[in-house]
Amino acid sequence: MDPANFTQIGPVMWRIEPTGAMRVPAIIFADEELIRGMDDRVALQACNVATLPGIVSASFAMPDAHWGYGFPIGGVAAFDPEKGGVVSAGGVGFDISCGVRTMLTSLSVKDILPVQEALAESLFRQIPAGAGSRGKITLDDAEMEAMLVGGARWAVEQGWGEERDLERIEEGGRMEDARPHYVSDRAKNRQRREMGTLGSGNHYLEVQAVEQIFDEEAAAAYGLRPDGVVVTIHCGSRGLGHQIGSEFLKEMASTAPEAGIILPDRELACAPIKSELGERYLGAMRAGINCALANREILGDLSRRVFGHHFPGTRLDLLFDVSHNTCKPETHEVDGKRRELFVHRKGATRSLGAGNPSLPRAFHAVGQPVLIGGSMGTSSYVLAGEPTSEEKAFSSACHGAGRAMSRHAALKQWSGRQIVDELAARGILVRSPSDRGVAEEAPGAYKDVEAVVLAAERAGLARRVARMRPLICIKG
DNA sequence: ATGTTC
Repeated sequence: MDPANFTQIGPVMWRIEPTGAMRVPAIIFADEELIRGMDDRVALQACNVATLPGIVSASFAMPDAHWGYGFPIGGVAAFDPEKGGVVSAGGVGFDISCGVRTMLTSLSVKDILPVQEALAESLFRQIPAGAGSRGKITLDDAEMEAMLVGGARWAVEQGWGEERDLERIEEGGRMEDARPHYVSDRAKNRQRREMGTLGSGNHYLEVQAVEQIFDEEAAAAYGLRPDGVVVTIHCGSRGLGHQIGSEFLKEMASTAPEAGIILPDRELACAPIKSELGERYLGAMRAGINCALANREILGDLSRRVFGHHFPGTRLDLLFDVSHNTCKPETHEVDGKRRELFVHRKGATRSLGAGNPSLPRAFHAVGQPVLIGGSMGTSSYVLAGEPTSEEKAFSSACHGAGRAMSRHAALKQWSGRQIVDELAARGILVRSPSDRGVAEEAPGAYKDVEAVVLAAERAGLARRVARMRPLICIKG
């Protein structure tokens, strides 16, 4: 995109004034080079979101934003249910509650290196990865219902996790007001054997080394130390979330006209929050969130078992588990008034600053861990939420490096084998069932994660705490 | 993202 198309309103903040059907401005957080690297469709999609009924303040794009389905990935938008505000299936995305968790080990890099190869093989064997991957767990109807209501709490009750994990998961590990009876049988059937599986695309499990600390106080509060080893898992609600998204998108697209909603793009299909369809989607989507929370909890448990085998007595303590694709009711202050809004974050995370009452005690003084997944060959970051993120973007921040290149373009440029070999030469072991998937996820297909996190920091969304480099990557 | 076109 050409920065000349926008009004620069801060060092890393650009504004598009409302024109045509836009109800509010669009705001993009990025430096000039990130803007230049973004597809024109990022601004187009952010402007399309700004036309939706009941949108409050602005339609936002984070520094990692790229072209997505309807909403940009890296998009944030809040809607007021009392002002005709909508909920959009495309705005949440097909992978409902896709997210990241990072777990702390007491190990150092020198402990991993002698067993790196064996550990990679064990993780690859024990963590089902890839499209259509199935796990050892099969859920009957009653268990499905309990999982969709209970989320990670259900997983812990079943023995696939630890009680102490729950306070380190958004919503305490369980999204309230989930309505499994609004989830179709087809969605449930797709998920019956997919609990504890990684899936494909950008999903992964990584063993990472902490390489640099930027904020000593926050790093200490988070339990991150130089040369320490952490495990990060990125995945979502698998077939269930996808099926919910597909079904409601279709229904929302066909009923939007009768709800009086004019869609600039069919992919923005939505329904009023205060409507029968809106309520039904929200109930089903919350069940989808619980599926993702349970899935990540089980994957964490599988990881603990593998680490326990290689390093008897070692613990994996959950640092934090945060979702990237959600629509949640939240209280925000807008022009001095507190309002109950529904915030869509699509490829964006919550980023609560120090002092926020909904933070776990351990994070009260430093802010929420904001987990930034890089690409396979590059750094990942842990940031800390900044109080200024509230006024900037409804307490949100970026979620990853963000794609710079389409999957198709990446496939033309790289082979999976070549990427695996190149990374192995740099001490990064990649294991994946799909060469094609590895090529699509080539590090070169992503933006410069350093530039993305620096832009988020300069924008006052979150500040850098620690940088990690990958040692092992199990890629879906 | 996705039993990658029910």
